[in-house]
Amino acid sequence: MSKCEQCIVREFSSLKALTKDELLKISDCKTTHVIKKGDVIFEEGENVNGIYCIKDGICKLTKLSANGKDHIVKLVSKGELLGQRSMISEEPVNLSAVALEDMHVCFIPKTEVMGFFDKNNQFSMNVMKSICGDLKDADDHMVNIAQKTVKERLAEVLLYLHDTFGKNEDNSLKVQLSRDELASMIGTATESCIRLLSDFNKLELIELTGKKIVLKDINKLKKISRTV
Amino acid sequence: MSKCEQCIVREFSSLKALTKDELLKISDCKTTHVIKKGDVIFEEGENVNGIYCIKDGICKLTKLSANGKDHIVKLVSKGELLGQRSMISEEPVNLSAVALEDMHVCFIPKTEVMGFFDKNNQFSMNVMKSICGDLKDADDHMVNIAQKTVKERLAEVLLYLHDTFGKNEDNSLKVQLSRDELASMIGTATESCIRLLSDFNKLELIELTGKKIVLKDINKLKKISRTV
DNA sequence: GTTAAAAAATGATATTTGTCATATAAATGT
DNA sequence: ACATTTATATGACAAATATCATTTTTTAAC
Repeated sequence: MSKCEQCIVREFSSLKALTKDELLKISDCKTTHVIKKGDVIFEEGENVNGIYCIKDGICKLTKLSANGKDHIVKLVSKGELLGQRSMISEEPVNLSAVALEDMHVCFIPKTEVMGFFDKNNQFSMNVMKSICGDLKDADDHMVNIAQKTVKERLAEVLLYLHDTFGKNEDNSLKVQLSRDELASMIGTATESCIRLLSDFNKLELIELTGKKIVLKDINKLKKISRTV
Repeated sequence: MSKCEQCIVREFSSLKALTKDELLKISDCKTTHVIKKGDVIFEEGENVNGIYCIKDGICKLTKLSANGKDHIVKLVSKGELLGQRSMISEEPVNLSAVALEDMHVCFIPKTEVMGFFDKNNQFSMNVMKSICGDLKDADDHMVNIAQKTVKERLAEVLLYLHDTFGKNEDNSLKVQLSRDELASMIGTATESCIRLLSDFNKLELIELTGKKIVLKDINKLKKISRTV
């Protein structure tokens, strides 16, 4: 069993506040999981009795909407924790988590984590800050969807993917989403998303090669997205 | 100076976890404010060095979007706290707060509140839970805006206002928003909002008398909103 | 490798929503 | 009480976006 104490990923999450002793306790009770691309980590409505720490890979958090379509609320990657909100609220998870690539995750049972809240104030503060960050992002996101056009949102999402997850050697975006997934991040119909990508391609703002997307004119994309 | 210990409103917020001693400390350092309808409590980007406890009245939390329009993110009323996220994140507030009616609020300085996080775990948990609730609401809201039509969203907001803030003796919604504000809750143009209200009126789902709105057919509104 | 299935792309069209112009009504200040 | 501003309402039209149909391309299965 791998030791949490030696896990670098921990440094990026709220867990960085834990002491050596606390980490040893986690090492003992955590379970490690290999998750294949497309696999479901948990599903909306489930009781997830603990949190997942992402060691490697990226997943999407989705929510089923009234019309039966999934909406991607957030992408989560290495170093981040899943299931914090649900654990604190003592409610089922409100989002589903699905792997976008092969992942390594560790599961830490609720009982263990809740103990840290009492004893380790820095840990509590870290968790609070991370949830506060999510809340701020959600507010921003909400206003974007409400007030920006689909084109603006597409440009913004492309820039977000670029800035957050980086690019491969061939300059293409590291996170490869299907058109359908891209559409469900933006909140639009798949066809509309495809059409706009084609437009961006023709305008030489991006370059499409199969599923690969290369951002060719970041400044113009920024202008379109009105991020600047 | 009014005493926090005797304030009923406290029972509805995270502050209910505070001890008598802690409440006495707050009573000493808090400031009370009367806020007129339309007054700004704080503005996006400001440093609010503490939290506001709403004793009476309702306010809107808005965020300026890229196109210069305000979007109403949330309505907040009696018993709720303002400025928690900002305080915990140690960042300026990301939303503006504007009174929708005359309000009474108390301001508790950050220095005081932060002390409670260390010493009173129940208080910390309450704050966390309340922020987690906000996050869940924000996710729901986001997906609604992304996937529902304006008509569905209008029906939903009307029902929300009805269920959350109740009605007057004449059955009209207690919270009176302008068409403009209603539109900015829904994320649509004012004219579109007005038009749909007229439609609902003609279909006898609601009754419009000046600014007053009476919900006449809640079941049909629920069907339209796809809340059921 | 061939076939079946899924994803992406595109056209045609319908629907929704926004914008601009203008009219009417209500609120406000003097 | 009047004028002035502001909010509400409505029509006409334009733009954005969704939907449906169809084709092409890619991926996966055998």
